[in-house]
Amino acid sequence: MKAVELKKAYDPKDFEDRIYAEWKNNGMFSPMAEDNEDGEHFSIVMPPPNVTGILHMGHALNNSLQDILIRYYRMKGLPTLWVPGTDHAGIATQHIVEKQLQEEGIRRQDLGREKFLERTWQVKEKHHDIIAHQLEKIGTSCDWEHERFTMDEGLSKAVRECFVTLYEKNLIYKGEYLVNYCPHCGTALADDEVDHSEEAGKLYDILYPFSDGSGNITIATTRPETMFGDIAVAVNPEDERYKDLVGKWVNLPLTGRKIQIITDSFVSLEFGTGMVKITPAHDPNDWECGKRHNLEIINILNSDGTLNDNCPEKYRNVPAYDARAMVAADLKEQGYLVKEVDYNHEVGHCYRCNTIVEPYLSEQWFVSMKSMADKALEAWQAGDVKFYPKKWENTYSHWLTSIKDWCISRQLWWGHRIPVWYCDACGEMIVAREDPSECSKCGSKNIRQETDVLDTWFSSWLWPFSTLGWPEKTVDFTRFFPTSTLVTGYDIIFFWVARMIMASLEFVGEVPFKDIYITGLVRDKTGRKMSKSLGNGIDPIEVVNEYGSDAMKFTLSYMATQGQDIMIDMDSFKFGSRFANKIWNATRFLLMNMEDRNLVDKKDFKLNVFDKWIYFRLNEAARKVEESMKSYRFNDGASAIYDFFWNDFCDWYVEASKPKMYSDDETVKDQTISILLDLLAESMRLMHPYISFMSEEIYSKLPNTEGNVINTSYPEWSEERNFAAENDLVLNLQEVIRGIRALRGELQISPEKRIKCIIRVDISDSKSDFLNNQTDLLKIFLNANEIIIDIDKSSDISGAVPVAGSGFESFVFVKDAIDVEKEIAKLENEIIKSEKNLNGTNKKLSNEKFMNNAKQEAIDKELSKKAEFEEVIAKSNKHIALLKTL
RNA sequence: GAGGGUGUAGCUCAGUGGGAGAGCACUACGUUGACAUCGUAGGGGUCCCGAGUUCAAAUCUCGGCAUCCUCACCA
Repeated sequence: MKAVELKKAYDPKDFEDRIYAEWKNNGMFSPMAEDNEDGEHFSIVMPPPNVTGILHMGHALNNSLQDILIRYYRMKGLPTLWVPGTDHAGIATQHIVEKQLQEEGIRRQDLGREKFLERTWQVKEKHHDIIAHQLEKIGTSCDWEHERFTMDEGLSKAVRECFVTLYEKNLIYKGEYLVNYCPHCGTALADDEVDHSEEAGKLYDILYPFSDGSGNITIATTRPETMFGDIAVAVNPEDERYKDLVGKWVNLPLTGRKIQIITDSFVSLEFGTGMVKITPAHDPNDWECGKRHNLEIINILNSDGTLNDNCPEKYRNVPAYDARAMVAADLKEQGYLVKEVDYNHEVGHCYRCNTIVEPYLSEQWFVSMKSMADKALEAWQAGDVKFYPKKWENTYSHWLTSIKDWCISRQLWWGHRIPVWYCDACGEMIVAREDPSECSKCGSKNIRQETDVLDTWFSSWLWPFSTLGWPEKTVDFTRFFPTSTLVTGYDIIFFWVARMIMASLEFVGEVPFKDIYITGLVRDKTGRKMSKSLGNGIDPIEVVNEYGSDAMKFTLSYMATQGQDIMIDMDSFKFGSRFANKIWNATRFLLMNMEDRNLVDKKDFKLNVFDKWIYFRLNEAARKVEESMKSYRFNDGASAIYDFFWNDFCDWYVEASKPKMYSDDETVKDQTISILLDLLAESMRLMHPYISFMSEEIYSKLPNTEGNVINTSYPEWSEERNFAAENDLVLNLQEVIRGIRALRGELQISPEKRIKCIIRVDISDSKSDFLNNQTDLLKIFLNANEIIIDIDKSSDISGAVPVAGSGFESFVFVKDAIDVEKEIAKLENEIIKSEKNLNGTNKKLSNEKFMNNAKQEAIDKELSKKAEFEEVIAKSNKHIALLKTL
């Protein structure tokens, strides 16, 4: 073989893009063919990012984890499908386009709906390319052939099927309700699209004079401007203070309109004055109260959040917030404002633009959720869906238990237009799967479509099956639905996860995925959420540019412990990068030593103890990765790979192989490099899900591999490699070496100083035989010039410094550099520690209850501990005596 | 107001009913034929506090304290 030269330093830029293109262009992300369409499969639908958004670390995290799962199961040989895609993000995308228009000095209304949508599609295409490119940069091995967009033809058909079906089932209705309305976005929002946060405001006490001139009452409010919509004043029926006032009329200041005092039990006796102004059109509680008492409703807002013609002229067209100050000032001037105190209260904000949300009375479309929520709860109770970690099931069940109807109409243009038509001739409302050309009742052509569009989530809740072709019974749908696992963040458990389960049960009759892995949140080093407004985010693309996609994925997965948020900064990714560099260099070392070697056939490998040990460790690592995939403990898999490759393979096995690599015996050299390359190739397979690009790059350079690592088989635990006995032998050897190394370190013996060691073993057994055969290796690891394995304890140890171990003692000859006092103190310390331990152990062993109740295993363990502690104490005492003779 | 998470080394965090762990940082030594993005060794912890269960608790239970989050909100 010829040596292969690798660049001295790992540089992911050299190969990541190239390899991604190779994979993609060769269809390696597509599901493999199979005969049996109903066979076992593994599929994931990617949570669709906002098409006009930019990937943030949260996306990088959840796509990294999905990628690990997909690559693992792909290598396991399952037909594997990862569906990528984006959603149309109604509000956000419309914003972007409107902002562009604004810069050009036009409004969308000037353009008209059709032209506006054309333009929005162009914007969508441009942004789509950005986000798709970002997904490629971070290495996602999703099947681009299956990419979907929520407004694709097929998905739009699914949305319409869903809407019409729910309407037919009487689960969709239209009505005038008080909804959350964002004046900035100009649209209604669902309840969960409103974020509540504390806002500094004022609590105003205002006098409302009795109409008969007999005095005043005082009401308290935080929003005085809404008084133009007041229709009553309510007190608690139990409130003795106001019993006599019920039924009396008061005049509204500033307008003089008369309203009556009524009773309603929702009024708190303690808060404020115990008197509440009732404004049904502008407060949810008042709305409910108004319904109970059949009160008139006065809407005082325009759709842009300014006061309307129901208000006195001077306030008209003034934004509500500004009107508040005006009203307060006017009330004060006219003597109606008796008190004004600072008051912090929770105010709803639009989750897209953070504008204060107004309760706003309007005609909207709703989905009746109760029946679907019940089914979704039942499915969870039956164990059809499982959350990892389990704690999120509380969030899920709590939300479903207290669910409210879902407002799905949005006053936007970008989105799925509601498939409802109104006939201007006869007033008929037509809800149809196909666009009608005439009224189904009177035949008039004079029909017009509903102008509102649907909430974006109304399309994404169909994502797991609409992307696979539903409502058509496609091959993809039959093969890959239900999907296997959903990986997402906890912030969208209600928005999306619960709704997908509901939709799937409703339309397909089964859950859309079995396992739901909820990732932690990516935070900065101080624990704050990464957000645009704080400016503390890290751009995943910058991470990739600086450290590479492999380093990013490995770092994130190593930190992805279940239920924990991940705190990182840019430097955190050095961790993965260092590991990648280590792998790179180990490979580089092996490849440069291939020169003139002949590859030995694997079945002719003659394995020694060390070889068996490393195969055992590899075997265990494969088992750990398998367990971690099954339990979604990604960090366990990452640690297993890290520990195996660095601590076992590089630090011990490669080091132990060096003497053989430089041997004079060509056969030994061939055999040694062959096994090393075999281990290296298998390591690449082992780590491919976590370290994808480099493992592919290295795999392709190895002389003992064919094809790509991405679609080769994954290492599996096998009984044949379960060399537990050999593992024990090597662990023992490591202990011997570590003991002597520690002594070297403590005695400050310079690394180049070669030493003589005598190693006494207590009994003659396989361990001593093994040690006896490893003197060359011990010399290397210890930089010793003489190693004596002293089985019959006949060697002269005078003048040597002793090291105690379990089952052995080592004696190191270093006359020059010993601080006897220090050594003795160290041993005395050791004795104290061991005596303390021995004490504890003896206490347990002499405790009848322990002996009677403890598992035999625990008792045996205590017994062996006792022996070990006694041995250490005895040896240490002996060694102290020995040191004193020096 | 309701619910939940977290509290282990200086930092970021694993872990576990039975002898306290990793990475980073730190200290010492080292450029020995891949890797200084490295190697070898070392220091460093009442496992938040208190009680209970148990033969045994850092681990399980309860109660505090601290911190973070989610949901619901009273004008």
